[in-house]
Amino acid sequence: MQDLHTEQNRQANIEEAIVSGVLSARIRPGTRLSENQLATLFGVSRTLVREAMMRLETRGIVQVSPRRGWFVVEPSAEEAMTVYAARRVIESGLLRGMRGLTDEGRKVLAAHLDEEKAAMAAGDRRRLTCLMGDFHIRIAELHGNPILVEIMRDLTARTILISMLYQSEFHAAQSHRGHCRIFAAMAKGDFVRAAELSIEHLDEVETGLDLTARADPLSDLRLSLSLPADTAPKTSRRSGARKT
Amino acid sequence: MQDLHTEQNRQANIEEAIVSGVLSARIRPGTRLSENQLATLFGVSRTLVREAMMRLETRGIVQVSPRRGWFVVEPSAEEAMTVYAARRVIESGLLRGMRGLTDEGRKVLAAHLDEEKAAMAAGDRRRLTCLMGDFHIRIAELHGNPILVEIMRDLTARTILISMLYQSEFHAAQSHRGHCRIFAAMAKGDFVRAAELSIEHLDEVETGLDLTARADPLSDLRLSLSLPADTAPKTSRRSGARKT
DNA sequence: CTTTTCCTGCTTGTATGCAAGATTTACATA
DNA sequence: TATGTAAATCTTGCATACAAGCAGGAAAAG
Repeated sequence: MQDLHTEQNRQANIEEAIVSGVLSARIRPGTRLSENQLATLFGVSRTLVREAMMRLETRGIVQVSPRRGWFVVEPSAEEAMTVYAARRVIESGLLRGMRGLTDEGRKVLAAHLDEEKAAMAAGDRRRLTCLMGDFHIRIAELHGNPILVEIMRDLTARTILISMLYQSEFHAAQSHRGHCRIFAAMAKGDFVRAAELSIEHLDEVETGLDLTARADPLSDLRLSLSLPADTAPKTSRRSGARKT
Repeated sequence: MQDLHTEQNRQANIEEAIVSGVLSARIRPGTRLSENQLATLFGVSRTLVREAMMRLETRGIVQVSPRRGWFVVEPSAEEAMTVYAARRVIESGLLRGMRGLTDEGRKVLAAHLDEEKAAMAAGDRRRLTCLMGDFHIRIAELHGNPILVEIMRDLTARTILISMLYQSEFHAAQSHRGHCRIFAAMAKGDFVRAAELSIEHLDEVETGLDLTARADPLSDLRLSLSLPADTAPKTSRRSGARKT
């Protein structure tokens, strides 16, 4: 996380630094990404920053508001559902298409689940968020298809942003149990069941979101001032949350 | 294809012009894409061209060879198999997850299959290539998930490049029959069957490829000189499908 | 005739400069 | 005090300039 600009492949480093920041829940949705600041931070000119932003934009992780700035995406409720739907399709297809589980793969998953348990015991929510996403990337890696791994990584990044926006309370235990069930089915070689479980799991997680929370961009402010939900004065300027 | 640079959104136009060129099989794999040429062609500076190339690179459609140039990707045999595997996962997941087929959807697909038949009758291979890919994009569109549509579009682009490299003879009739079978299952509401059929279909198409053809980049040359397959002198440079 | 070396032209890589729009601040005014 | 307006200050958008590396050919050497 420190020597990310090692004079070599600097643009790719900017890109990956931001992705990893999102994947580890260190960068919040709506965060402003100033070209100038990133440029000085990485010791390069705006050009390289710009190119990294372009790439991240096609990956659905950042967004540009013309002449205003670059921002980490803040998925709407609708987009959130789209992301989960896409994940259901891909992950169930992934699991159902699996032939078998190697010993190596079994070890990797078991170790991962242990990590989840440890993080849960430690109550490290950020680490948990990260791990919960990683589980699904691991499965894609097990499948051995680099294209699907890339797709899953980007979808996971968006999922984490979604959970930061809409997840009021963290049902970590429930998610962990879901992962364990999927792993158990895989270990038994029952990939059809594993696929079904993955769909159920994603449904559970999606249901756990409060997708009405951010529908009103003033909700946090209103909440923190304990105002009623209905009286919406025409306060002109936008609150902190960006939206295109 | 002509008024693609209408003074507005010029960078997106460059990107989409190239994607649509690939999707319609008008741009061959390995085609060189000179920043300067594209810049003058679209009446912009290299900067915008470059940004479009960056985006296309993350979409897996072009590739840069450092200080040598940008080229439309030439998927290796291994990459080709990866693309087909990814498509099997996504498309089967897509179909299996479908609830039902609207009358609208039924019409769209039926019309598409008619187009395929017409193109087959006319013997228009380029149009057929395009249509065969489009069928799968249509299915994704029917599912209504924009993320999956985007993914499928990019995978289809790569698939078309693959078929231009490795498809010695075009089993159009076979593919068409496959599409018809998938549609029939969907029309009956049997999406599980449709998913199975899509996997079979993709298997068939992949089997129809000659994935050893381009494994050796000199194969065409060797073949046309009727040299034995084994004596491989270390001639370095790529076979060079250049295009200006 | 073959091999090596150098040189010229062409490619991308990166930084920088300027223009144009958006936002905020300052300020005059009712 | 509230409010509308203008200027100052940010931001990105795009073009251009120059650096650096690769490729191919010409010329020199063997």
